[in-house]
Amino acid sequence: MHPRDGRRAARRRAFLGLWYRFVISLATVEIFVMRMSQLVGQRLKDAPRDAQTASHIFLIRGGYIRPVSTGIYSLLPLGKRIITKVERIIREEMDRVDGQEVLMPVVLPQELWDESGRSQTVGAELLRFQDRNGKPMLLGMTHEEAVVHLCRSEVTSYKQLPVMLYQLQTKYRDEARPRAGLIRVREFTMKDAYSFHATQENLEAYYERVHAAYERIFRRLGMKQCVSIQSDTGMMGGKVSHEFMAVAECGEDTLFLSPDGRYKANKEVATSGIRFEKQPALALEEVHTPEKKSIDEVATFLGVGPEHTGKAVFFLDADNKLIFACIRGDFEVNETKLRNYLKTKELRFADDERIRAAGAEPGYASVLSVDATQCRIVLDRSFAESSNLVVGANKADYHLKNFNYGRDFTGGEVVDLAAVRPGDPCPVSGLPLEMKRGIEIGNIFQLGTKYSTAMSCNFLDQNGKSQPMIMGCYGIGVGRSMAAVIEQSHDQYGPIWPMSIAPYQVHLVSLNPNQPGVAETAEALYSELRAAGIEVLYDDRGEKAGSAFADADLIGIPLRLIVAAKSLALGKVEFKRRDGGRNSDLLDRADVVAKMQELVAAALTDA
RNA sequence: CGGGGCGUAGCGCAGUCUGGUUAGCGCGAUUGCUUUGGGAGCAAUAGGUCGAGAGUUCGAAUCUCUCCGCCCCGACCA
Repeated sequence: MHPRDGRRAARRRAFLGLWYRFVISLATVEIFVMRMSQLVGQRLKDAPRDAQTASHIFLIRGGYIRPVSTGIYSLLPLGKRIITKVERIIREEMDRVDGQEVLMPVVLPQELWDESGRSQTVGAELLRFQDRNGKPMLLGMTHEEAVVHLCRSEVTSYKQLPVMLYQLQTKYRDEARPRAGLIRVREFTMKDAYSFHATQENLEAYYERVHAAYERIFRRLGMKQCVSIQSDTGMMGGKVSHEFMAVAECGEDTLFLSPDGRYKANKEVATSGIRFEKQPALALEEVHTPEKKSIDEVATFLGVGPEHTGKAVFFLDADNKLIFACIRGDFEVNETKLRNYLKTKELRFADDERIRAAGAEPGYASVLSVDATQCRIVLDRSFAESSNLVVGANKADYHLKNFNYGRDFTGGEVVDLAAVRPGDPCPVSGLPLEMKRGIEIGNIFQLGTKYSTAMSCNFLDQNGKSQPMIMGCYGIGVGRSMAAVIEQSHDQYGPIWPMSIAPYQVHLVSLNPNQPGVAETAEALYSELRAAGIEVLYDDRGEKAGSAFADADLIGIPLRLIVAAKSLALGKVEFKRRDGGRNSDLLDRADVVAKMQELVAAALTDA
């Protein structure tokens, strides 16, 4: 090689090194290095008996978190490092959509929640207490009131709008049933963001920007399958909302997805595109059906499919009013849809006395001859648009054949009440809907003026007129996101962290460090990697290979270097990827640092 | 809030039914020696108010009562 080429190559290597170091520094947290002999947080061979899901098991076994009380956890150093990286990504993306970070208190005076009315509407999930003077206080489970309190005095003119404030802050919800480690907890860190707008159009445009920011966040976190779906707005109020769901078996929500991705909805609001066809109506006929109460019993007894029957379901709403819901026998009533339609907070099954009081016979109930003044009748489309159904006769042991809505009964309200079933046609694509489970890791709401009106959060418009600000709110569960990544990215040995949030970038193992050259080489690599800006976890303990590898698998760092006498004799260092099974390569000792820089930078370029 | 289950060392468990020395075992921890490529061997050591309280009894981890905590299913849930 000509000396000039050698100098060029050297300059090129120097430039690349600087470049890698720059890229790596973009995603590097303050603490670069750690010796495993000093690391706090034991790895456990056995998971606690109560841990059942992958994320719960590995977060405990790997020494990332420790339980303190039901649904309340401490983060150990490894867990904290991951969380810090997750938060960093979230901050960057919030800043990119013009968010301004703030920090509001965890402890809030109840009077603020009295203003919004939520101290009345939210139940036991809100933890309330008194301070030493007996003043009612509460622990924030979300911060609409606090942010409105802030914004209504700081922002007063249309010239200041729109504005988005966000925070990463502890939330407390006195959950009835925490479960699955960090998936459902009482105390947790949430990124919550609130935007304020002068017009609905402005909110809607901004909402789309946040939606895109969320997609970037979850992609950068290494979430493999995360979908945004239409959702029920629940107690938050507002009209449009989306939930971001990490698809995972252990998820608490049920999702219906079109295979082509054009339709995604929570089971609570999902609709199907199923069509019903009217047949020529046959004559109504009473049949004796002794002791046949359930749909299955009646259908079997009469030799018809459940889709030729009508089902009657009775509920009592929050005002104790009787609701008579009718649906075709092969469907189930989706209580969330019914509750939303009725605009009631609560639905429970009605008892037989109430049903009889309305003139219906439990097990043989029908809309025919029922006392419509005693109940509200709601009919699913499947019931109203099908023909010749078997329905109850409102007397024990009798049913009616050939019921036809429109001919035999015309009252009631026809709406969509049906719970979607897997395989039902998609309302958009017509393809069979797939049912999946999902973990809700984020949500976004177009809130409107619910809080700004209630709490007088107004601005002066161009005409000097006072208007309530139009709000959006946007949440992400930080710890839950970390857990969801494990659910989607692990093997039988432990988590497989994406580079973007891995606790360290390179796991350096010194195997049999008492053999000649091993400890020296490992120590040298340790400081060289640090100098190259790489986050290294250095296993300097001299454990047996089996223990060292098992721990490394539980810690899940993407890149692993193994310094051992065998390979060192060849001038090599062994290199293994966490996601590469047990395969490994040998690198020339001299190339190791550059190679690690290159791989870390490549993994972070997209993140 | 309803149903079920469990509380014995940091983790996993035995012992409880049928009360009886000093409450055991594995992992983990400490020390020494031997080992060293997928959770090693030998030896020694430390670590427990048997969830708490009351009761029965000569004697309680074990029986009785009360309470507490934890887990699972359901209800509930931005």
